[in-house]
Amino acid sequence: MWETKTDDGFFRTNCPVCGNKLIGDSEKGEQVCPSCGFVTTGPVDEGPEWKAIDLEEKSKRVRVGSPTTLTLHDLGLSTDISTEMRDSHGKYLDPAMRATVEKMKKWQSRIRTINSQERGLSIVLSRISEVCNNLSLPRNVAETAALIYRTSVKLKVAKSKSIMGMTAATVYLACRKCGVSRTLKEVARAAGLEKGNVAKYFRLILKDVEKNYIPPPSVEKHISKLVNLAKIDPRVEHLALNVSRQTNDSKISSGKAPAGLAAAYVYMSSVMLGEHLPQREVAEFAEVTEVTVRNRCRELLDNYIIRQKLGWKE
DNA sequence: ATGGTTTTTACTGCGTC
DNA sequence: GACGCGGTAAAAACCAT
Repeated sequence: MWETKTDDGFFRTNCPVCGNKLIGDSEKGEQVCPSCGFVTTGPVDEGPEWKAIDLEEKSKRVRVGSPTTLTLHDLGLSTDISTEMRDSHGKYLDPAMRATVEKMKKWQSRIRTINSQERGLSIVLSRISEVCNNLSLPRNVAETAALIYRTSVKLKVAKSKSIMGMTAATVYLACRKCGVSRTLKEVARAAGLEKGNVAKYFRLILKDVEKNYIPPPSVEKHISKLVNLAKIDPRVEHLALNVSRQTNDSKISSGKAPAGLAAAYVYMSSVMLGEHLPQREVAEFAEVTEVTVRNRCRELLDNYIIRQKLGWKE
């Protein structure tokens, strides 16, 4: 039972079999039902992972950015001035004091209108945090997403745009900027949106906010992610990365979905190392079809002679 | 909108356990 | 027979123009 997400893209908190609350094992990232033994692999510990064993983990560990959090819109401070014109002892205020208090109230209401803009900001920022948690993304991605959103507000790009659309698009862009491999599809799913919808907002932001092009995650990132997700032997990852570096030909990769290529490398490496994962499984985790995996494998074998000490057909 | 490219869907056949 | 694998044709999705 690998699939941990429900149809709407969120992780379960209750057992789908008997309905009891799942107990998390933060070490393995699994959740277990105490009464029926149902096991799922949802993210339990959202904190930073300090065991860096591959590319993705390494990039997650990068600590950059400002020390204060950008994902909170203010410090949570707000005070109201009473409508009753009395002082703290209950005595009525004299006319002069009354006038100054009136002035203060006026100012506060002006400030309040700024707060209503801020309120919109805070909603999106909390959504960003939610979506990042759903995707078990590191803190710096959420911070980056928050920064992107703040600047798009400043540039009036976020004006009258769907909250979730902007959220998903900023998170996706943040992933690309931080070098964390998450597909548009995955982000859209976590936000409960259609892929095409998110793409629209993403293009918008790319056009007006983040003008320099950020390349999508490399095949190597995809390999790392795939190995991580499917809990494959790190040796397979090592070999897959090796082979991919030696064959990263434009002939092989141009126009091809990097996830499919990554799946092919991982599959081939697993065969070479005697692990022999089923195509089906690799394809599933890479979110491509077996056909695509096969096609990439065939192209690789047509163009390269891939050898391994332990013996592999040529 | 369109046309070319890639991916998916659906199906078939083969060998093995 | 079920399973994993390899292939193909056609539909669907994607992308640049």
